[in-house]
Amino acid sequence: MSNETQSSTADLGEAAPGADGELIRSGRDATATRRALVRAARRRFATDGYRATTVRRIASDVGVNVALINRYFVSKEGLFEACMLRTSDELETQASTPSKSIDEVIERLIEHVVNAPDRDDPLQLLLLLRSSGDENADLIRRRTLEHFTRRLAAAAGWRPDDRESEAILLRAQLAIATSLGVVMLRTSAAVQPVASASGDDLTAPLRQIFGVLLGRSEQ
Amino acid sequence: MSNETQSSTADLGEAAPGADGELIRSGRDATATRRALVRAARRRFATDGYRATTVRRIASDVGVNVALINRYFVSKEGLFEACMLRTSDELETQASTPSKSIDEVIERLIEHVVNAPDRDDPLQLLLLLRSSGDENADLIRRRTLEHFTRRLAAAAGWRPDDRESEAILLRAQLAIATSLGVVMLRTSAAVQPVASASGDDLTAPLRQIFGVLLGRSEQ
DNA sequence: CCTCGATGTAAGCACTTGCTGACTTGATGA
DNA sequence: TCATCAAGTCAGCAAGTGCTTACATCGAGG
Repeated sequence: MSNETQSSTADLGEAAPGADGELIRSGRDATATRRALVRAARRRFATDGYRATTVRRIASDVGVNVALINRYFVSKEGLFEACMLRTSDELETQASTPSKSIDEVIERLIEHVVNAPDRDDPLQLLLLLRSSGDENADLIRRRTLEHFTRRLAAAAGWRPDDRESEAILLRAQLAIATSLGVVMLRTSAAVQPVASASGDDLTAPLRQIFGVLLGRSEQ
Repeated sequence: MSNETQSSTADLGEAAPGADGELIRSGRDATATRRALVRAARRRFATDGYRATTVRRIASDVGVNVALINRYFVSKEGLFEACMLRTSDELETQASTPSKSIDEVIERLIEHVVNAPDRDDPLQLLLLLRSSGDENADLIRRRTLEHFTRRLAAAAGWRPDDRESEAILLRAQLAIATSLGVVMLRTSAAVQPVASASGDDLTAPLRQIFGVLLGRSEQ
């Protein structure tokens, strides 16, 4: 019901959005179409799942011929893997400021969850739940999730090779599981009242959960 | 890797398991095959999703011809709807003891989550996240989840038409979202360390979360 | 024994899906 | 101007999918 077969080549418009304005937009920019394909694919894969997403649909989203997917990414699985890699990279750089307090990290995670249905990026988390059956992509997916877990756990006081703090790792993953569950219920499942809840309503309970799990403010 | 193309007609064996022992098992028992098909389908749908599940696969799981699916359930969507209905019924009767304390309800939910990867029934929760695109089945799915939410919320003190306790409803759904997230991470995503965590390790943090969310012991 | 309805099977149709190879189109430089 | 090559299109194949139709087989009643 949301976006159907329109949009044509529109998505290509913001390729090389003006970084230094050399390539104005010739309509024939390989890297731009590649990026547009990944963007469209990621959205589809995240919301509809791997199998339910067709390459024809992705191509039509971008307004480009299907054959380009095979030209640029070899196969549907190749495109999926590219999506995984890109998502992995983005999550990496987003969380690349290591010296954050646990409170800041929690606030960021909450914002991520709350904004998921509206913005594009937070759907990355959803994508990390999807599996294609491809070994490679699945490895990337799991590694990214585990990396994400360790980052969160580290902010909560977990240190590698410390048997005492091992439980923190598990708790961090429970926090991520909670986030994933909420995002799923809000986007895919469309279940009331979570789906229609305002961000403000969600923030308080989420803060409580994450606080309990990750020991907000030295608790 | 778990169950492949074997099993043949084995699943039919436990049809009419001995309720009153009239129909011994003729090998040609319509209701038994129907039940076996629903059981196999539910497992496939829950773990692999709707689109990735093929009717041929389900039929082969049971050891029966594909055409029977269309004979008994009209279509793949019909079979999916039957799965939803059955799951809805089971969750209904499981929680049909209304006068439970919130602590008991929480313990049950925890047990549900912890046992999900091993047993059959807890995967029902996972199934409730899957969508087929069929209007009817989707309605059942959402209604069941919302019903489940209200039950949990009611145990936590929520009363209909009470604006004050409206937040409890949201918190109950957050608890369900958490459960769903954990089950997903443990079964589908296979992410460490949650996937390999023992039930005991999970119980304590989960109890904490649900306690904070649902006000365990009059908090 | 034979008929008849119910249970199950085999073959295949119509359609989708991922993918391919040959082709066209546009930009660029000698 | 035009040869060249990358960027993109087109038609179609092979496999897979849901589903249907015609047929086989079993159990029971006349």
